[in-house]
Amino acid sequence: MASAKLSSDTGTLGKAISVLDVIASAQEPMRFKDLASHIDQPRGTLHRQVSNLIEEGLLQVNADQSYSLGLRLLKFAAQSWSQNSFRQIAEPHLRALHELTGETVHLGILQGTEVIYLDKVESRQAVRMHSQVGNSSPCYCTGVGKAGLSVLPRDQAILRIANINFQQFTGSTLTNSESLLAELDEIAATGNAYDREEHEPGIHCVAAPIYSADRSIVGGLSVTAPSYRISMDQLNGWAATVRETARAINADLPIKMGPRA
Amino acid sequence: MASAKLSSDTGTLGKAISVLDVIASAQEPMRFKDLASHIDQPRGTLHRQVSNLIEEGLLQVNADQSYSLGLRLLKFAAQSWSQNSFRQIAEPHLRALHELTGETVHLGILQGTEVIYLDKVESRQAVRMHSQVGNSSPCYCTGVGKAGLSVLPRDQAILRIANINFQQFTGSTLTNSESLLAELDEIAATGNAYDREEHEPGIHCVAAPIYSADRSIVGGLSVTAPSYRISMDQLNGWAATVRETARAINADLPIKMGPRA
DNA sequence: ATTCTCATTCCATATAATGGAACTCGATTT
DNA sequence: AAATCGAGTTCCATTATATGGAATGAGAAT
Repeated sequence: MASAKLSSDTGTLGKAISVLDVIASAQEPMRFKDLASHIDQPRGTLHRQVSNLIEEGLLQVNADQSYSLGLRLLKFAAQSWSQNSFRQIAEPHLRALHELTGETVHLGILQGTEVIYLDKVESRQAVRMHSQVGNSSPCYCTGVGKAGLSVLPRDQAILRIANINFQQFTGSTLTNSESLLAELDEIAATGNAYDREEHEPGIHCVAAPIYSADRSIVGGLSVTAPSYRISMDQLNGWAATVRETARAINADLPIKMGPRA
Repeated sequence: MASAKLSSDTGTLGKAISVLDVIASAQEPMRFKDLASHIDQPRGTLHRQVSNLIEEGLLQVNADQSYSLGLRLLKFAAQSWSQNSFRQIAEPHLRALHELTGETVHLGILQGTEVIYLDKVESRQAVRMHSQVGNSSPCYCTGVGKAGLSVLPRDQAILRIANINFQQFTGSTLTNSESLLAELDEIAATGNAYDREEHEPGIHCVAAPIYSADRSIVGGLSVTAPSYRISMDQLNGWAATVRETARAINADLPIKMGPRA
C-alpha cells in the first residue's frame, strides 16, 4: 500500500518524490488535505512542493482538485523501459517460455517492498497490454516477489520484510514475517516460488528468481494462469522449465549491472 | 532534441529533473563527463544531484558507467497513464476512428516543444505496443504537434516556437518559424493539420486538434499511414472524419481540467 | 613508472527550503 | 444577510540545505 522508506530522505528531492509516491500508491483520488494527512509536513511547505511538482509536469490537478501524476512521466518511463538492458535481455526468453506453456508470462523486479512488472507476454491481447507494464504489486503475495526475496542475503530480506505492511488479499495470503521467511527458505531450496491464489482469487503462478551477480537487481519471472483451467499439478509441471528460463536469463546478464537498490 | 526550458528553474527539484530530461533526450548513452558538458553546473554539484537521483531510483548506472532512467519511473508512469482522464475520454473515439479508417490512430499532447503520445490504436500489433506510448516527437513536424500549436493563443504559440531547435528530418520538414506559423494559420482555418512525410520518409498523416476550454491541455489525434499504400487524396478523404472525432472528444472533456502548461 | 582523464569526496559559505501565521475564497449554518 | 467553518494559498524572517572550488582517488594510456 504505502511506500517503504528505508533510509534517510534524499533532501529536497526525496521529499518531492515521496509526494509522488503517496499519490501513486493511493487508491482513491487525493486532494490537498488528504495529502497533508498522509505526509508529515506543514501545509505551507507541502503546498510549495506540490506547486513545484506541478510546474515540472510531474503532477496534475484534476477538475475536482484531486491530484494525479503528470504526463511528463510518460516520456521518462518510455525511455527507461526501452533502454533497460535487463528487460531487453529477458525478452526473447519470455517469448520462448510463453510459446512452451501457452500461458501468460511476467517479468518483474523487486523495488523496496513492491514488485514492478517490466514485461508481460500473453496470447489473447483483448486487454490493452501497456496497462500492465509498470504496475506494481506487493512482494509477499506474488510469485515474482517471493522469488526475488529468496535470493537476497538473509539480513537484507529481513530488512525489507520489516517494512512490509501486510494485507490479507485472499484466504491464502501470508500475513506475517515468520511464515514469509519460512517460505523463502523453501524457495531457496527448490528454486521455485508459487503464488497460490494469494493475491487474486482464482489466479495462481509458478515463478523463479533472476538476479545480478551482486544482487543489486533482484526479480523474477512467472507463468500465471487461472486455477479453473490450470491445476496446481500442471503448474508444477512447468516449474523446471521456469527455473531453466530464469537460469538462462541470469547467464545472459552482464557480470555487473544496475543501481544499488 | 534537447528539452525546452521556458521559465526559471523550480529550485532544486527543477535542476534534478532537468538532469533526467537531458538523459531522456540523449540519443547516445551518457557518462558523467557527457552530462557535465551538457549541464552548466560544477562537477561536485552535479555529482551529488546524480547520486540523489540514483538513490531515489530515478536513475541507474549501467555496467559501462553510462546512465539510464530508473525503473521506478515505470510505476509512476503506469499510474499517470491509467488515471489520465484525457486519455480515458479519448479512447473509445480513437477505436471508432480506427474501425472506420483501418489505419493507425494516435493520440498525443503538446508538452513544451514536444508531442508526447498517449495512445495508439493499430490493427497489426506485430510491434510491441507499449514501445509507442510515452514516446515523444518534435511538434513542428508531426500532425498532432502542429494541430496542437494551431489552437494556442498566437502569442503563446510564438513563445513555444521560439524555443524550437529545428532539425531537417526529411526534404519536406519545415525548418523555420515563419513557414511553421504560416501553416498554423492554414490549420486554424481548415481544422486539419497534415504531416506530409516531414518526420519520417514514407509516412504521412492527417490530424485535428483537441484542447481543454482554457487551452491548458492542447494536443490532437491523427490517422497515420504509409504513403505507398495510402495517397494524399485518401488522407484528405478522412480529414472531415478526423475533425469530427476531435470535436466529439472536445465535447466530452470537462469544462475545466488539467495543469497549467 | 608516470601522466593523463574522469569520477568522487570534502567542507566553509551562500542560497534556497522551511513553517508558523495571516489571508482568501466558497460553502454551510445561524 | 451575517457569521462560521474548512480548505487552499501566500508571506517572510529564520534555519537548514544545497552549493562549488579544491583536494583526493581510480583507471587508462603513454
